Amino acid sequence: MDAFYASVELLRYPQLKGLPVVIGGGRRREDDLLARLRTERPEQEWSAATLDRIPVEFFPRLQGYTGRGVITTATYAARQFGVGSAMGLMKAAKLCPQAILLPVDFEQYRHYSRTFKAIITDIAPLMEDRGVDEVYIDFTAVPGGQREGGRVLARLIQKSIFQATGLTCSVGIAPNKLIAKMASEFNKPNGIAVVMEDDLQSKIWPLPCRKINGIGPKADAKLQQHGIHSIAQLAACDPLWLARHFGPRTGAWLHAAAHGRDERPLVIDSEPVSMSRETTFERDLHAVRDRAELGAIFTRLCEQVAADLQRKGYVGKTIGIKLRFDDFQIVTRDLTIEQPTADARLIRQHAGQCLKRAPLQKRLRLLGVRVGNLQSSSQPPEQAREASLF
DNA sequence: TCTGGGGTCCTCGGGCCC
DNA sequence: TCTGGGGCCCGAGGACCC
Repeated sequence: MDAFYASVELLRYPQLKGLPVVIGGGRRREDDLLARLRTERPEQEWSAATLDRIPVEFFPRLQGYTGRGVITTATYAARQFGVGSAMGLMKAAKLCPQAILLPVDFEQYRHYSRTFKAIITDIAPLMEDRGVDEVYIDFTAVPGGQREGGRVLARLIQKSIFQATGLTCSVGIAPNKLIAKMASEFNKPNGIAVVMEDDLQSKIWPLPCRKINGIGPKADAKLQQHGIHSIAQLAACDPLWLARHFGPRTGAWLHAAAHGRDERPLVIDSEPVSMSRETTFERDLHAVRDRAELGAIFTRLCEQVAADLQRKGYVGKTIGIKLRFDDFQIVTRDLTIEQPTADARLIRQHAGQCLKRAPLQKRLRLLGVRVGNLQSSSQPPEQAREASLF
């Protein structure tokens, strides 16, 4: 398989290119920015088409930010100051007060995400959806896909996406998904990078292990403890030693990944496994003293999950809860029921039973409700099997 | 000092059955 | 009857990803 990895950069204000920008905080709408512009700068017409005319000084700064939000993503200029994804905004405000703070607008992202994926499947139909801003593409059978090692196709995709959305797109091209994803990092943003099998030693091995998709902070720290910092060092490790320290599966995977081996096929249509809703409270709540408030939030979460399931046509058999306490300890409880459901009252009832099994001495910071073991509500697998038997 | 929300997958232990 | 092991499911927790 020849794999493409493409990801779009969601920052779509050309005037902010090269500036430190973080996206994060509460769930405000980007429309709020337009609303403010219309009030404060009424002399001009403001719409999604005129975003590039918003003066840089109009954007809010991170300085003086207070609250619980975290950074969803940050520009490279902002990362120079040490800020990055998942960092608390208050900490980021200390590191880089001059950074521009843009609201997270998931509705906007979903809109751009759909447009970007539609453009790609028009050009290359074999696409794996990897989230809001990422896809893998198998371009082996795309006419002209092999020209200049895939660069011609990559440029066509970038141009089409930019024309339709104004977004830039980074592309990595390689023999498999693992390397294609790493390649896409080489020339961000809006770059194209090709990594062939022969390039492994020169382009991949010098990178730190953390660059491998799947090695997170924990595995990286463990590798570092053993003096393994680069992918080259990981590749040189004895597979048996890796299996002993990381378990047989992870050990074998680490060894294969360091050698650029990845047999995973493209997953074109995948079904969801679970759906959940969770929320972090404005202030930590106590199970007894804030019982009424917690109960209302709990019910709302159940209703939201039920609505999500119904809208997307799923029912689920495993109902679960998630609690995060004030000390950040996470506890989950779940239970599997006989008949799959998408009914808010049933979900509330069974989630309530889970809650009774959880320790509730400490104050709560977050509450979540999850429904897993999903199946399509239109045609449950059990019925389908019966139908085929008779 | 602070650490979101929505997911997936893996591991491990316990219970149950053969 | 006892014991061990394997397979499977479930529940809990953890790592990781975007």
